[in-house]
Amino acid sequence: MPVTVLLVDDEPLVRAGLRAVLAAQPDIEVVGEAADGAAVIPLVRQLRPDVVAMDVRMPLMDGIEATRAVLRTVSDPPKILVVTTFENDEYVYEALRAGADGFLLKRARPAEIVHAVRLVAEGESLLFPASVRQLAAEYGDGGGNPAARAAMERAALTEREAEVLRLMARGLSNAEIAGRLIVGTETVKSHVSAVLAKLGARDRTQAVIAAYESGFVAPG
Amino acid sequence: MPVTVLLVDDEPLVRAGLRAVLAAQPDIEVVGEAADGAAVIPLVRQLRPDVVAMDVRMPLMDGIEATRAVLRTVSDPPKILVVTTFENDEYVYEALRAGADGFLLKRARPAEIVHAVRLVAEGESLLFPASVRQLAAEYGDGGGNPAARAAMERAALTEREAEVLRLMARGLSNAEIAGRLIVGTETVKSHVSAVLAKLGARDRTQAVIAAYESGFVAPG
DNA sequence: GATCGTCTCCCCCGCTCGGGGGAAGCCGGC
DNA sequence: GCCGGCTTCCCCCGAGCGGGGGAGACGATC
Repeated sequence: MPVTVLLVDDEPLVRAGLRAVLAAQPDIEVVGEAADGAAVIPLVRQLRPDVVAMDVRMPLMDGIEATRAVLRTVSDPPKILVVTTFENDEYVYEALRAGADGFLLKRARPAEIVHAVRLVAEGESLLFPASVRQLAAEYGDGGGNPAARAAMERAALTEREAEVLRLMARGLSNAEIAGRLIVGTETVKSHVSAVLAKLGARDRTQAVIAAYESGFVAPG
Repeated sequence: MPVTVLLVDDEPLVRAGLRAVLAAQPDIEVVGEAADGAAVIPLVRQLRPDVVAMDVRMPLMDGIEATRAVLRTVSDPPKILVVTTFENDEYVYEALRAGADGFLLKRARPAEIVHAVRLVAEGESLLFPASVRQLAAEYGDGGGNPAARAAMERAALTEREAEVLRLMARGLSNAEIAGRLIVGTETVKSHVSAVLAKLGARDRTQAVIAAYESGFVAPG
């Protein structure tokens, strides 16, 4: 059973490009296209794709709104892979918070795009920097980890959140962090949740990975 | 209320040195000494120290046996800080598995020793490489992270365990790892538990930290 | 043959974690 | 004044995690 994909982008050229790249894979099938986020909901209901490759910037309804709408109104929703042109697109960050499962740069190589679709289809998040870097590492240079650093900057952690992340990256539990900062564990939980949301991490482990990958904490 | 410490080492000179270093701290009090592991149990019961600084190599009963004995027979047991001369002492690894809370090199600087005692007294583990490195980083050079690398080598992970750790370091959950390796989640749990035990990590986050700190996985 | 280590899977159980809410006080900008 | 961001804390709750056991299968080694 192939992975079914719905393409959502206002530029026909981009849709054609994605279709060409994805349809070349035997295990991936492009089941539909849409030119705007407003058309997504009915198409998702009708086609029930595994993955929606969604542009962030679109005329009527942008990718953020569309992501939110899909996740809110569709039961057993598809995975949302947000597609963007810019590495530092703040809309992407919004989309991640809205519940998107991954993001992908339009200038990514075909192999990267295919890989990203497969990964999110398998239920793994491509949100957090580590996965992005993983892709880059697996498919040749990629040029260091600008994406990781960008994601960390885009996160814009508050002072307290950064402090909490540093302690997380030392292996402390919430209770230990609370003791160290002389606050309640509930407070720490709030900060940890904020950090996870901002970094697009699913759990503290992914957050710590992101911290290492971005250079937020130094390894050696 | 100061942290109370019981010193256990067969060499009087080492005991004297530890006593001198620790007693100089206003918040640390050395409440007793023992020359062998065999004498530890009754002393712990009598003195109820917060921390036991325990040599690994001792004539009658070594630090591993003594650690096991204390943790098994004493209720609300003290923290065990294993003291050793060699970085690659395989006895240390045994002691960690026996339940020790941290290990410390005899050639550590006074400040490191004091810090280690305070940390384990606070309930934080000094088992895993990251904490060791943290100490080294906080108190001047330390020369990279030989301890972390040593700990990783000492761990002697099996091929499967190493594979699991690599996936953990990519942020995968047990279920995801199971899917990736085509095995059951229970199997993954077994491997994860083995990795945690061997690395002296409390949870997967600490294991991933150890992986980064030791160079087991590359950050940038 | 017996033993050991590895890999696989199973049980039960308690706890931490993380999401979902909300709410208060503070400060600074509009 | 009002509003928004940051920090602090609270509730409930489900799920994943990790520890404690055990157990069978396989291959290598003794």
